[in-house]
Amino acid sequence: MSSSESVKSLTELVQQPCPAIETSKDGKPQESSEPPVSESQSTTPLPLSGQSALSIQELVAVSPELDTYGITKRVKEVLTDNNLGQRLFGETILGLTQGSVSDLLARPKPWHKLSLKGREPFVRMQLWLNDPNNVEKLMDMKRMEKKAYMKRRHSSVSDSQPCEPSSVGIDYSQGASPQPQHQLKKPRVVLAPEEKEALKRAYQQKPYPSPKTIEELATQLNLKTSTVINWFHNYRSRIRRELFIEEIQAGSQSQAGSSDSPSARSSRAVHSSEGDSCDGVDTEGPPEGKQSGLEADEYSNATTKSQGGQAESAFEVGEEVPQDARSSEKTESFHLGMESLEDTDDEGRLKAPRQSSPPGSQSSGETLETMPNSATEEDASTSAASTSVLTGESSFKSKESSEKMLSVPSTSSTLAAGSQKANSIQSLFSFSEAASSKNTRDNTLRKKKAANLNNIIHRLEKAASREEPVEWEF
DNA sequence: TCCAAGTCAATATG
DNA sequence: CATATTGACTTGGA
Repeated sequence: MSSSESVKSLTELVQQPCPAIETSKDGKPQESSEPPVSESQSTTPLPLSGQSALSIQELVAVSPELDTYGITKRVKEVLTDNNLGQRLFGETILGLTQGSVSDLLARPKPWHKLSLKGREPFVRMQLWLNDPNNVEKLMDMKRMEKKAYMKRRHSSVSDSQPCEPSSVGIDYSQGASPQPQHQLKKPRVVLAPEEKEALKRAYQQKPYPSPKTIEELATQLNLKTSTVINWFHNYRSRIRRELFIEEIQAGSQSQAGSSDSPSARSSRAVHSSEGDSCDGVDTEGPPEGKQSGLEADEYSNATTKSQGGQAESAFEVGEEVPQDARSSEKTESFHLGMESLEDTDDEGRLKAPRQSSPPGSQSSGETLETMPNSATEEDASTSAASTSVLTGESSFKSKESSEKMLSVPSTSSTLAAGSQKANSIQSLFSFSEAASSKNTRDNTLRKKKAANLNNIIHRLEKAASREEPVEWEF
């Protein structure tokens, strides 16, 4: 196998900020992203005759694999070093809102897992990094913005002519009638901590709940069905993302040093599936950990501790994940311990102080673990299902290995490769952070993996019914 | 239809 | 002020 690196030429493309032809179809006030200045002098390569420039999308299509993690890392550096905000950067360079930028920078997905659309921002970032005047331009924008802002408030002694007058004084005198006319603000649902906990618990038992289950959850939690559905979609996808970043970080530390030794072969064993912590290797068993009193872990949560029941509920995180066959039973109805909160009445404020353990209330404490089910009829046992689940195989696409080259620790910026045009992409992404990845093996990881496994299982089952040689890549 | 991926935009936090 | 989080919406695939 030889990996060819012919990508080089593409690189050059990536470096040119061409005036995009943007096909902005939306009528938003959106600005065209790139500033009109597309200098890009460079001695230009582009042997292509006639072609003017490629649109970003075309660029994305031909772009070689980029190191998303490295890119975001550099972007963050440049931004903070120069006091440039995400909002400005996002709106000006990427055409995204602040929240999206934050998310992207904090949790970049690996290139090969991104869709064409998802790659676009990374290509733009790379382009921006290659632009020698990037910072300067952004600074200018910032100044202009500020100026405009100042001017605005100055001119009008007391604010005025905002674009959107009106609609300010919301008189909600009689809140009862839902006026059909104007839709009000739409109050953005905010799930209470208990609700999230309950949902997470449900997720661990069933990442892909049936419509029926969803209904039940919605009813029990007193939420809209769509909210529950959305929550599951979001949660699944966010968990997946977490796994990606772990994958990236874990993968990066491989080589040490000096020798070039590109080999990576061993890696396969490592990150491949992982889904299993099986492997035996595992070391450290005892999860004690206990880092700080509170778990910050988002996506995991306490999880069930199974103490008693058979059912197998979810896997325990504390221990090694059983990799055998864990079946996903189909308990259709379980009920979380939330009854308490459904008092309804409309009132909704059940604020829960985090981790309060009011003496006496059965609810909270129990809620956490529990193996609910039972309760009423319906023996859940029923199906054992256990279809033999995969073995630990890991199918991986061998394909490109993506090994990074060693890196330069140089802190600063810029790389400037400036002078040379030689930049091959590789140089662009040159360093893959060597940064060290600490060990992240907390049980957090395990929990996530466990959840992911569940997810995988679900997909496998689904696929099983349709026979298809799917290529999974967990 | 369901799902995943990408975003937005309101809110939370710092 | 900035950045981080997150419910909901949009798109595109099957």
